[in-house]
Amino acid sequence: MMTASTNLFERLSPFVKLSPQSRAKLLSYMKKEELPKGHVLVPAGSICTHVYYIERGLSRIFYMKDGREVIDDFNAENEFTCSINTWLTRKPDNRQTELLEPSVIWSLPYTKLEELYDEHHDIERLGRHLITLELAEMQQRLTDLQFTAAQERYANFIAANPSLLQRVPLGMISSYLGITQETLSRIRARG
Amino acid sequence: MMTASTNLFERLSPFVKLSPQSRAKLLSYMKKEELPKGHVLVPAGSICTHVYYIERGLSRIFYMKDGREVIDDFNAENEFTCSINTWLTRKPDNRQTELLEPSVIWSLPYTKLEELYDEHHDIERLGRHLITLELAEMQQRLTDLQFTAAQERYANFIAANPSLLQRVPLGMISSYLGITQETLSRIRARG
DNA sequence: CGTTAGTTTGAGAGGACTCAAAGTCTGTGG
DNA sequence: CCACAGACTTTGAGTCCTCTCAAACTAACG
Repeated sequence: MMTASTNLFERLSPFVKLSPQSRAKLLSYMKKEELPKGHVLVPAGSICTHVYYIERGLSRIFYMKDGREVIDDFNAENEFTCSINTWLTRKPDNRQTELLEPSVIWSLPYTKLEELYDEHHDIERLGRHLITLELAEMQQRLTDLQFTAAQERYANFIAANPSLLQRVPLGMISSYLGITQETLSRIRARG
Repeated sequence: MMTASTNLFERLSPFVKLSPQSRAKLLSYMKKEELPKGHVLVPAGSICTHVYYIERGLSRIFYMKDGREVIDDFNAENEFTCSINTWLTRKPDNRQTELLEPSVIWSLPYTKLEELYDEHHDIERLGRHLITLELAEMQQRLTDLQFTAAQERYANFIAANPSLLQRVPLGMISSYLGITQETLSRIRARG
């Protein structure tokens, strides 16, 4: 029973082992929902009010740039999702978070998390560690974008996320990789 | 008196107002040094043991990539410096942090910061906020690198850091901007 | 005044882009 | 079961930006 929350804490445990009280309080604030494909978790131009944990399904974070979609990130099972920028800065952001598949989502309101941060030092620490992880990943993406050829970026992406190749149209993958759909197509033709 | 520490807390205050006890404890662990140009704060391939606050001077963080220097960041007066990656992950990193000018540096050992995190919830919170800020900046750099033309990146850099144009050779600025020295030179010739 | 670090200029190549058009898949209604 | 619409993917042609390698110029300093 409670498989999802078990997964949640397993995912968090490498960083900080929460006290039973903290775990209980955190869980008590989280709400589980089944949501359809296309559901918008965080609309473009809004301030993110919840953070989401994906028990099952897939989401993407994207924004419009000169009339085209630019995909910042995909998130799948046992990952968190939300537009990290508006979440952290509490300012509106044009990134939109939405579901690419029917999903089972656990949500936690920002106001409740603030409360948890105040009351539970260990949860604040966990928050710090999670952001740290995010930062390290982003630094990796930055150097990848600068120095790794598009062909290799694609190969790495597929190796790291084999299932997404089936679950996501290529146009979205190319956008995530920072190249055009046409270029990705040619890369695949060569490879 | 204690101008630097005043500046330090002024810089931190937008994020978290530390209690007097936390401030005192934090300061008691920090050590001020005058260090010469070229001094290496964090050698390449090591694990960062201290974080540094620059009272006066200038540092850079860089690594070698295919026999060339790649500059990740500059840090000047009233900024922190250290290779964020090794600092956060506690793993060796090939980024080196060193001084580009004779500088006045305040250092804080990682072990002491851990202690401060444990004992003072408000310092842990401050740490979380500072990383958050770093993350937001890195996300901006990522989208800049992807969508902003080199010419505009240069213009923005100069607008944001006018003094660095005088203090840093152009080759380092081009490296920071993710372009070659030749390209930067041509951009300047056009502009 | 010569050496070295820093900067500019030149020529040519290659990767990725854009716009345009042609295939290919897939699910739904006839 | 087929045909077609709409979404997705590939292919083609031409352009532009930045890169590399090489060489010349400039400035600063002992």
